[in-house]
Amino acid sequence: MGELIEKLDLGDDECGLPTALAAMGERWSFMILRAAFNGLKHFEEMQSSLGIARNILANRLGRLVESEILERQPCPDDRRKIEYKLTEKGMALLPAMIALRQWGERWGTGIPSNPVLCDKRDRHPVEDIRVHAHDGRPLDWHDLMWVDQSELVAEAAE
Amino acid sequence: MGELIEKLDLGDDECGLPTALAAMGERWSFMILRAAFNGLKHFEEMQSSLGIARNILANRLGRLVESEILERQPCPDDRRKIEYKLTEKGMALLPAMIALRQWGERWGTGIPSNPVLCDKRDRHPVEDIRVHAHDGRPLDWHDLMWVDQSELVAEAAE
DNA sequence: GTTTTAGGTTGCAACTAAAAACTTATTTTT
DNA sequence: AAAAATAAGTTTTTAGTTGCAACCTAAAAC
Repeated sequence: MGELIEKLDLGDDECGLPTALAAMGERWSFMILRAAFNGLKHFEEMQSSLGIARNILANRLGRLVESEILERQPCPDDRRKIEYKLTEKGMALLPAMIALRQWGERWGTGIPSNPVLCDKRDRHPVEDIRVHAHDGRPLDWHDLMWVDQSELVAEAAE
Repeated sequence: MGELIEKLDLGDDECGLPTALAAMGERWSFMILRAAFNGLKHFEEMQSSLGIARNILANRLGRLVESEILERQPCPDDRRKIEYKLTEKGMALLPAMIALRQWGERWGTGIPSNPVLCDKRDRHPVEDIRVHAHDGRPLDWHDLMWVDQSELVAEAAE
């Protein structure tokens, strides 16, 4: 039980990334998240589907629950079973997960992922995740720059 | 020298995610990537900026170079120095990184990240990363479904 | 030519991950 | 009702990874 929750200390220099990595930076976390997005809800399902060691899965599920990415609830109909389901916070990780997955698909082995995330309305695959301007134009790295908060505020006042 | 390049074996069940995680699933990889995106190019810069141990940084830089996310080139003007710079493949990780960062910002401590990624044209911050339909409409989790490759092909033929 | 800087490597202690066997509570089967 | 099976963990042991601190080597500065 009393395992230390290791905090990564990535220097919280005004960036959401260290926070995100504290919750999702562990080796299996994204794979477990994917399983959850694919509808897997139970320990044994995930264990056999991912091939992860049982103790590690137990530990990671615990952390994901602690980070409020998953919610743990015992099933009322079968009291041996536990349901792990995505919270709103967990669902909000979908763009990050899909972006990573698409990157792996494009730059890795090139094998198309399965299943494919689609629009319910027309069952068409979703667009590639990219960076968009405030007005919706897609932007490339060359169209982008880093601006300091302070300059931003000044900018807005102009 | 001979450290084993550990392969994660996440079951390549037709998904780009395991591939992405093999390259980026290590503890510090995203922080190093962020440093690179922020213009840090040299070992000592990254080391003091991130506070990462030197051997780990050396190891991670090596792997990022091996994955062709960073490129390693000795500086011609000062032959002690090495420049690490993002490749196209590395730059393609920007949406995933920004998505994670925004998630950490929104669901973590709520502190706005700094610096902010902006459109060069108008210096306005970029949009939040989200999933978009083929026609550009933004989609929520409720608007989405997983469709099997095979069904997709059938669909396209209709 | 001594010192400083850049980019590492090495040795070692502490921690973390993984595989396999075990546990405990609940269902299902006989 | 007893025995077998299932779900979700825990424990044990072994192997591998992380991180600190000190060291090293080549090139540049003074």
